[in-house]
Amino acid sequence: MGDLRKTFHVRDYDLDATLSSGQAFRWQQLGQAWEGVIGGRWVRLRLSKGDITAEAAKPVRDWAWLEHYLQLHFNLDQALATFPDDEPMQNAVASFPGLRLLRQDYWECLASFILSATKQIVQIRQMVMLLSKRYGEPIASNDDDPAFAFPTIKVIAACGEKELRECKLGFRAPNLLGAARDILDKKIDLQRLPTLTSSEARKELMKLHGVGPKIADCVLLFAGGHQEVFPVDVWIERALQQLYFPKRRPSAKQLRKFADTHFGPYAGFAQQYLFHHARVHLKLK
DNA sequence: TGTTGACCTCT
DNA sequence: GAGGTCAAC
Repeated sequence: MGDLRKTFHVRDYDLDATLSSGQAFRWQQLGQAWEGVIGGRWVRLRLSKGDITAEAAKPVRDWAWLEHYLQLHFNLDQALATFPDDEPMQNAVASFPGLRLLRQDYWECLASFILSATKQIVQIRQMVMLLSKRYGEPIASNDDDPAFAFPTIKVIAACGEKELRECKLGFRAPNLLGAARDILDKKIDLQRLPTLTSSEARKELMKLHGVGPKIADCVLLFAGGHQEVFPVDVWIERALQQLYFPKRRPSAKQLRKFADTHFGPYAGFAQQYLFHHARVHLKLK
C-alpha cells in the first residue's frame, strides 16, 4: 500500500544549499530537516551520511515525483565537466559542491518569480506562504498544522487585486493576477511549453503580463529543465562584473552576451553555482 | 536602441 | 534599497 518513508542513496547532493539557494521558495529548515510541499504533497527531507530520507504524511506507492523534483538521477559530474576552466567558476563549485537544480512545477515557479521583483528571498518565501495559506488547498502533514498546496491558476485568477495586495504583494499583485488571467484566457498554453525549444518557450512566457526575460529564463531553467539558459539578474550582474571584469564596466548587453557564450551547454547550472557562491561568500556592490 | 523612473511595502 | 517589468523619453 506504500510507505511513509523512503531512503535514497545520493552522491554529491548538498540538500541545504539546494533548498536554500533561491530557486524554490517553499522550504523551511527545522533542525536537521527540511519541510516543504511539492505539488499536493507535504514532505520532510533529511540528508545524512550520503542518504536522503523522505518522510510523507500519507503512504506513498511511487516516489517518482520526488526523484524528479530533486533530480536524483541527474549526472552532476557530466555537467560540471562542461564548465569553463577558470578561477571564478572553480571557486564557485568548490564552495558548494553538490548544489543541484530542482525541477519545479511551471505555474508555481512562474508565479514565485513574478513575485520576486525587487524582493529578497526571505520576503518571497513570506509572500508564497501567505498566498498558499490563504488560497491553497489544505493537505495532510506530520506537523500540528496542516500544510497548503500552492494555489491554482484558476483560484488566483478569480481573486481581486486588493485581496492579493493583502498578502504583501504590493505592485506585484496586478502582475500575478494578469499572468493567471492570461493563461486562463489561453494567451499561452503552459502544457505545451515542454514540447518547445527554449527560445520558443521564452517567447511564449514573455507574452504573459509582468513576465520579462529574467522571469522567463528562471522558469525555463527551474521548471523546464533548459539547463543552457542563464538568467541574468542584478546579483549575477554584480558577480560577473566583479569576478570576470574587475577592471572595466561592461554594459548590460555585453554581460548578457558573455553569459550566453562563456558557460557552455550547462550555463544555467553554472549560473546557480555563481549565484549561490556570490550571495553567501562575496561582498558585492 | 539604450536609459530612466514609477510601481508597493518592508528591513 | 530590494533577485523586475513596462512605458516613456
